[in-house]
Amino acid sequence: MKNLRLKSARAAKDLSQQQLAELVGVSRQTINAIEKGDYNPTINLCVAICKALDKTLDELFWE
Amino acid sequence: MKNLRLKSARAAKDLSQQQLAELVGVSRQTINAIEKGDYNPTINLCVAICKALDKTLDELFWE
DNA sequence: AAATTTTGTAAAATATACTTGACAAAATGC
DNA sequence: GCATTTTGTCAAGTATATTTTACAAAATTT
Repeated sequence: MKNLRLKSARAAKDLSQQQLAELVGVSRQTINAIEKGDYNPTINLCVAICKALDKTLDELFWE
Repeated sequence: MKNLRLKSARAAKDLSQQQLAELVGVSRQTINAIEKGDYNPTINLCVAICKALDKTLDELFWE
């Protein structure tokens, strides 16, 4: 299951996967994999992504 | 920084670290380490813990 | 106070998150 | 149409999350 909320939040900030990756300090492939969905990122990374996109954990990663 | 909200939520359900560990399918040491705080669990584990304790990600893992 | 449960902690092994480099398809801009 | 950026994906390596075994301190129960 893709994470479309993440994809949408990133689009709302007009950021590429590459740019978001740099903001949170991971590789582009990691962001891609998280959006693709077949991935289980760490909570610290999720929090970093949320902060970069001005969202909370519940908004991006809760079901 | 300890995760006291997790410790508190677990106490509210009268569960030992062992019992919570069994509920979410990890070892007792993993739960202990998360409560202790020097740890970076995966989001799937965080979600499983939240569901076991009737809490959301923001309630237990957001700052 | 003795017995039992719970918690804190450590070291070695295993599973998996994440990186790096690379290449092609799709999308966007000129 | 061509050039550039963005995205999807793969394979091999590195870092770290999680397990297992184990032992002692602290708390709880009887």
